[in-house]
Amino acid sequence: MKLSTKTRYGMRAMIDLALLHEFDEPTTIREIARRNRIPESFLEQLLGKLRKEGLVQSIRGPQGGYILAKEPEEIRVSDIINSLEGPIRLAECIEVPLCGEARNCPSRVLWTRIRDSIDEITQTTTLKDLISEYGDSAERKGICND
Amino acid sequence: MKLSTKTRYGMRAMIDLALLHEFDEPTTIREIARRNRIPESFLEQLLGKLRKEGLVQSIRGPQGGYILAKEPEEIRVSDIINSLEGPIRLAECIEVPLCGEARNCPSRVLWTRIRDSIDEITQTTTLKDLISEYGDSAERKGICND
DNA sequence: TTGAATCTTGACAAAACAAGTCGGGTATAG
DNA sequence: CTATACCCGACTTGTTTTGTCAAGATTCAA
Repeated sequence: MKLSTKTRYGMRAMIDLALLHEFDEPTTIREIARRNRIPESFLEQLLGKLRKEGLVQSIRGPQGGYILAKEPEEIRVSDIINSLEGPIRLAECIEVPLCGEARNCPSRVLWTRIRDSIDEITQTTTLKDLISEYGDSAERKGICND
Repeated sequence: MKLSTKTRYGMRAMIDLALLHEFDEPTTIREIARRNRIPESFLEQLLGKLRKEGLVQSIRGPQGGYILAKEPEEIRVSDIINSLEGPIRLAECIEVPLCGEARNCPSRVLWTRIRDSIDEITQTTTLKDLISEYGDSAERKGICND
């Protein structure tokens, strides 16, 4: 069970935008891609999805780029994940029960419990939370792929 | 983010064995496969891994088959998942930090929190827990793929 | 008005992975 | 000895993920 790079890249890009949010001017795809070591044309796709979900706003033309469409505290991690890869579906039968009367089939209970605990975290954590825990951006040096 | 069928099938097979555990006689791959709608030769692979991790025991020859190698309360869900697809690695950098000084890189904190919460569940839930919550096996009728 | 910067879109390609199959082994009860 | 059952690794197939590309649309500024 692992995260797709879509999600990892997308989260990095969103955090990047959140850190720049106070300056209130757009950043280009190229810059985001360079800073976060994401292939430019791949990032393009991800930002497209994030825009369609209303999480980022794009500005075309020279001096254009992307900015967050809302305040960091209004963007939940679950919003980002949902935009990029749809809702988490650990197993079919949690979402679309085929099970008939076996309403407590043992594994289903388990998968549900796991999914709920993931949801709990992603739905209560916002971009704001992530960047404030992070501390001031002067510390931002190392190389991380996630 | 979804579970592989390896994990879903494997869990079903283990629950199956746990339900039969009281009878104390082996069940064949073929029977487990039929009862749980798992391709026989695929299940073979899974049971091989589970055996190598000491979760099930195999008995060769006629009247042979598989039984749990321990009591259901001694087998944790995390043991099963680990045998079948290795430890959960949401993101590289949680396990093998490359991040240098960026020790609190924002997404890493998040992924770690999610992983820990999954671990908490899988490490504290045993096969016993799953089958007792399940109630008596007379109710076991519906068709579920997970 | 023109051109450069920038986002937009969809089609495509390559690589990785998951799921499933198969054939030929080995052990063992009867 | 033979039928039953596990054992193991190689192989195939299909899907998903990851990434690339080219042509188009919008906007700023000279």
